[in-house]
Amino acid sequence: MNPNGAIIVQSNLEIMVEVDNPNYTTARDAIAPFTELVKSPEHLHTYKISHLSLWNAAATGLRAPEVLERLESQSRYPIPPTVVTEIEDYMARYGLLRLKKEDDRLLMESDDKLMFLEICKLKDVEPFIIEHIDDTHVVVDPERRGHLKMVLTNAGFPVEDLAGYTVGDPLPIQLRETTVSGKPFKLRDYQKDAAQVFYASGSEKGGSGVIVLPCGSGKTVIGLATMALVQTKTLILTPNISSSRQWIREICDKTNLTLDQVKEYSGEVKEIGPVTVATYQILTQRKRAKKGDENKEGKEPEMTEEEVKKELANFPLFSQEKWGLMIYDEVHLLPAPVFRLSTEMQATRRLGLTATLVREDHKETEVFSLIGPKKFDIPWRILEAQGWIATADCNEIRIPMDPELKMKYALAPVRDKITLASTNPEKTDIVERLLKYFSKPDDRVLIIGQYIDQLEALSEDLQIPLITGKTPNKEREKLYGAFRSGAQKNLMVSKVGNFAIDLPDANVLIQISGTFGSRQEEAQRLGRVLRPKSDGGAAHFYSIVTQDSKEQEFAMNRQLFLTEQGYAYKIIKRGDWDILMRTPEELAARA
DNA sequence: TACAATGAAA
DNA sequence: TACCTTTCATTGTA
Repeated sequence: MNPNGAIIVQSNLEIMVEVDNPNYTTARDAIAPFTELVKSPEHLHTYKISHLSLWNAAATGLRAPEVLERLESQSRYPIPPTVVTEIEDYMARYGLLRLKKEDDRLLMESDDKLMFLEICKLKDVEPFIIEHIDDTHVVVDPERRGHLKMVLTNAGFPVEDLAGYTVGDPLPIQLRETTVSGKPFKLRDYQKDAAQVFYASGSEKGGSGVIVLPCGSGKTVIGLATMALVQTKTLILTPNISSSRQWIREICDKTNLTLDQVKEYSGEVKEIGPVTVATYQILTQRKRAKKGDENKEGKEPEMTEEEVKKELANFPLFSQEKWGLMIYDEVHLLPAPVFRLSTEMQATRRLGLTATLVREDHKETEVFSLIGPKKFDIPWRILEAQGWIATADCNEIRIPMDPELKMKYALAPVRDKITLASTNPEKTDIVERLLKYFSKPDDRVLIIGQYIDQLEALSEDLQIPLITGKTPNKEREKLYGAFRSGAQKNLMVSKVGNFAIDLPDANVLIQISGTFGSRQEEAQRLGRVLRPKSDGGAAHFYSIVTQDSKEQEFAMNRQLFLTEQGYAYKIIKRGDWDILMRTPEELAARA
């Protein structure tokens, strides 16, 4: 207990954190590894301890006594006994059950006889058991390893998978010390650590899992480092073709592999090599097409496990090469059907890479069971302190509705309210002020929004070019070029900004509207401006929302992830604008 | 054979 | 919540 502590632990497993407390930062950093942020209004943030957050923490090596010690040292009041029990109980469950391979049989074992018996009797678990050996060992169906892991996690008893992997075909891979493009190349310490943790954990600790790192921190490089450790034929899955090509470029640039060994498998090109980069879509597409062929009449949405397996065996991507490692890029975007495939791929080592484990579809459990637990993460602010990503300030500008809009808003059906609030025309004025404020020669401002109409209108008003999904590639490249060179200092983008990896860096990002509470979107967007600036300058992020509207609620949810990473949102209301929005010249004149 | 245009799905 | 973008396969066109 600590009378000056910043946190209060409640018996429903929620933790309140006082933002204005001098110990706020210490407290937040202490609890972040085993909690999730659920609410972050101005003064009091709410975190939650969930089963999954405890298990993920346990998987990174954190133990219950230390978790309790951290809570104890930051907490204003005694920790409720139920919370202590819950933490001890659930953290102990990770590793209680283990999967092992013995003489080609898949064994499930535990040291706790009673608990083991109870688990084996569970209705969902029983069908997987082939043979009882003794009180602490059973033989389970090796063909359904993934399925079993899912069931166990859902039942509250995650199993630690120590059954190892089928060895893929070997492939010698070395990282270069000088890239093909002639630059010196060396792994950063955290990149080396991340790859090591993943690989070393391969020997005794499962060897599959997820590495969580911010955008722009070199996740691809960690993938390469892992490949160099595992030395095997590798299948890399990415969310779109341009990141596929980015991977191929990086591999050829930074390893000894050459273009004839690294192939793309997508809707456009279907080639397979010792290292193959494929899109998630191509996997789901394949399934659907086949499914349609097989039963044209009666609809049968779920394929049986045998069918999935047969599918896989006939799929060139899996029949032609023996993969020893699969890398899931941006694992938070993994489409649901690919989980089914991953269920069948439990014998292959799997590495997930992501900037945020949060999925808006609540499939975190699937990622945990089927790809693996979190193996490594590092808070954004630490990379910021080490200079690997730019420092950033996040601001939320709240603007009122004019009376006319207020009336319209009040009368509109619920589902139109968010659009009305998001497209509040008063936003134009704020954007204009911000643009004036950030008009130094080195400033590059990106404006990003969700509604094409709104963007088009603003683009017209302020005479700023706009890139949307239907902008042809030629045009895009031209605009990117102008933006990079400084001929065009401001640029507007629609949702393409979330995906386009070739979008040049900027130091200011203005968000005029965003998706319903998508945390990962906000994180992705901030990532746009986080590349370190050559002059060491800070990045600025402004989110403009309409005050007292649904949009404000959504904005709050969007901000959760970044708040969790230690970014404080400054809230700017009318009245503060005049001070904050003056041009640098005006400010200088005042001083 | 290569390519646009189109539509469905996520 | 509704909207937007992307991907892939199919069909049509040169």
